[in-house]
Amino acid sequence: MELTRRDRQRAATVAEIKAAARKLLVEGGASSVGLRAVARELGLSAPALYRYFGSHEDLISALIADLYDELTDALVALRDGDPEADLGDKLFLIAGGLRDWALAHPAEFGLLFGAPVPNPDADDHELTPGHLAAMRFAAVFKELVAQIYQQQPFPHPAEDELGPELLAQLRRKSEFFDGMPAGAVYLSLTYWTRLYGLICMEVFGQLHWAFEDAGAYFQAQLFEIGEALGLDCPVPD
Amino acid sequence: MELTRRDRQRAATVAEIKAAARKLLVEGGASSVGLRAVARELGLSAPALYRYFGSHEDLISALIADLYDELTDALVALRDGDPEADLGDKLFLIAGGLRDWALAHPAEFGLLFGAPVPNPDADDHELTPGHLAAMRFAAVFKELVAQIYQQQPFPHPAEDELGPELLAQLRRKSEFFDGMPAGAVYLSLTYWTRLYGLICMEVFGQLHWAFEDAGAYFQAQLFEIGEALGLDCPVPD
DNA sequence: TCGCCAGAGTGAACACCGTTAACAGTTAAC
DNA sequence: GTTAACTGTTAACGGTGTTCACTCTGGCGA
Repeated sequence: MELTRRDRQRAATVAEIKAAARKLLVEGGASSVGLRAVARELGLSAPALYRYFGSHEDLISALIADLYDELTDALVALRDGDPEADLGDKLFLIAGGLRDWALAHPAEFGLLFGAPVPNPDADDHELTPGHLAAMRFAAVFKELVAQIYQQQPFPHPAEDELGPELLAQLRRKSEFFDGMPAGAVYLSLTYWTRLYGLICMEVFGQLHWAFEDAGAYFQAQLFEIGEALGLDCPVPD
Repeated sequence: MELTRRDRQRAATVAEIKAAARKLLVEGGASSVGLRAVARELGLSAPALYRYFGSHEDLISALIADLYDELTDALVALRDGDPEADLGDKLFLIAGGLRDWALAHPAEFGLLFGAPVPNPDADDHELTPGHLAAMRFAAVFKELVAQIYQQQPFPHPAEDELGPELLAQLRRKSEFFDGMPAGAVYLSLTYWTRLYGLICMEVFGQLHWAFEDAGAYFQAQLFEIGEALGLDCPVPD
């Protein structure tokens, strides 16, 4: 018990600030969540927020981390919700869940996945909480794909089909994918790449010149990339 | 000859302004290209720019249109550069060219493709010059795919494999694709979706946790999606 | 219980931003 | 040659993130 009364008050205020920031984000997009606007939202002066966050960017980073955690929790709940579902069903579930969350929270999704990610391998790398939360999020998909492969290895390209340079980079990621062979890692990354690209395009409006409702297209694509992982069609509604 | 001296001066100034805006864009990202900063760049006061652009947003829109045109010109030059190349080669050429341009001009690419596109079907639709330039850009890919199909129709999903809702939306886009059948339209959109998503992910850094150099992965994916259009592997270097 | 100090909050100020208004000089047109 | 349009200016308004100096108060150790 090291939580003094003031610590609890402080934590509550931090939560209030992030809640206000999110409200502004939802209502007016990323550009609307300003330091002064947040302060105004809870009847404080702008400099007061500097007691809780070092800068405006820090506030946004904390909000991003929170949103990643919320999204991750939602997907985990979806994954563990139906005990009847097999691993393939679970993958379809969370893929659709990711799309649903993105469409239901476009502003939040834009904040998480729309902004360019600074290269952490560069010399100025500092692992923000947002990076860590993003890794927890990505791990949900990674673990599921790895489990699927472990349970029923899907056919994958042979190593000599991949080309030496690609092969070397895939091998380096093999242990991250629980020791899957390079060809299987390639298919896993293809799955993620296509799913991510598809959802980003839909949410960011890059698809509504072609589809007024991209849901059917999404399902078809999901089935396509699921097939590559040896999964059956889920529910062709 | 209705170009008075002042008209030419004015056009030159407009070009200067956009050049300065682009310089700032390249040097410091989208957030660095401000009205005052642009004015400072060419020794003007900020309100002077309002003689040439109605607002800051108008300036950005004009810059976007210019960049689309530049990109389109580059791809067209690539397409028409090698008279020996067949249509398939040309498609690989401009796909790689798009990636190269994106990697060489990440800030410009982010401005063109990173920002959410407002739905033009909504009631507040106003066709900006940027929209028109984007359509000219997209037409380069569309025409090439349509020509490829016309020359050598690639195998495509039958209509009953697509599902009724997806089929209806694809049919509506058939005439835009020079009367291609729905299944072929589906494959064309898949091509574009995957290419676009892939490049966005690489440029926006969403891929460098997996690949330090995504070039080999890009080539492999490009071959994959080219195969679906009945094309041979270009140059497996 | 007293004293003290860290924590929380304030208003003023700085430098920037997009934008508007009122004004002056130049240039083209009638 | 007069006039009107065009191009530019400075001043100002309201907005932003941020820092500084200041006050007040709650919780801790002596």
